[in-house]
Amino acid sequence: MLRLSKKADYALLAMRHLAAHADRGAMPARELAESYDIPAELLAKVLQKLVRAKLLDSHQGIRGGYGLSRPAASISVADVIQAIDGPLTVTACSDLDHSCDQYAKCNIRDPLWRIKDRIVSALAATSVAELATDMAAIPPPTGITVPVSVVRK
Amino acid sequence: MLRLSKKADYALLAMRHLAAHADRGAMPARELAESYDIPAELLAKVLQKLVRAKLLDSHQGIRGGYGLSRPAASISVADVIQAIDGPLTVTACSDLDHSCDQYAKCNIRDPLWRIKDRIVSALAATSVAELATDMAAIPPPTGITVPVSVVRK
DNA sequence: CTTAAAATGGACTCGTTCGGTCGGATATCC
DNA sequence: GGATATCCGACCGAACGAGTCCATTTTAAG
Repeated sequence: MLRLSKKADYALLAMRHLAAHADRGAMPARELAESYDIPAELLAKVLQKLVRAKLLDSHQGIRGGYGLSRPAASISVADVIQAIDGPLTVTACSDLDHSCDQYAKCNIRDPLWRIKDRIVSALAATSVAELATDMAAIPPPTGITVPVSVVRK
Repeated sequence: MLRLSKKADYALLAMRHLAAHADRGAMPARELAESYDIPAELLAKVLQKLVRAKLLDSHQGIRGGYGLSRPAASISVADVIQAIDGPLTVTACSDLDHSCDQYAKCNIRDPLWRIKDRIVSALAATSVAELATDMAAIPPPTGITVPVSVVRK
């Protein structure tokens, strides 16, 4: 299914929200959670991970909260997902981790890794800023949508 | 983490194997399972799904087994994965299925769906035949260029 | 200085899903 | 008719993800 985790969803939602309301100061987790009906405690954990990944700045205390650590345009969807779920892997094994019963006899590793790289590219090509502005496509110059063409930046 | 299921792995392994040995006749599940140390019963179920998805032909009886239903070049990795895990979705919700607590307030749906389409394209761009020949890059079909470099390491 | 509002962090529960198993039915060839 | 296959549904157990609870620390406000 290749579905992304709910935590990653929440992270993207939050990042988008913070990007859209960057003008206002720090935004508390509570407020974020209420905006999207997300369990506050859980969102808090997600936000903490984003802080540790340097994507957010936090500031505690009575009027504390979270804010983007850098311009939304410089943060990609891939950054956010990897901050939450760790390095993005399509296969159980990776360059480093050979822990898979079939590793020795596996012959589809390389092509799958290439596919993984293309997925990462797709995720890296969309920035949080684009999530915020959204509202329908940035139309791909050529008419057709098929290939993974990345023209941006 | 966007990892694909083990069943999907097994399916791809099997498809590749069948593509590589298409010359020989029907290949029993048992033989396939032993080749890759996959639990036979489990692989059997995977193969059955592939049959139902019309990607394989099966033939029971004493010299029965499985074989590709059409040329390996015409079967994509996306076909195989979707046959096993169902329609590929990155988000909990889809065009049809709005079952997600945040659906109403969700504002990242559209961009994520676009990303999903690009992932599907990436999976659709690789055929089972390419898995079988593999051994480093197959130059992308004429015209379209794969944008982001896959060169690494 | 006190207090309240916030982030931080760990440990824990709970439910679902996934990987895997079992048993039996059906088809085909010798 | 028997051996070897696919086929199919039901089942189980462990792992993982989502969510909860609680205790601590930090910081601004009053």
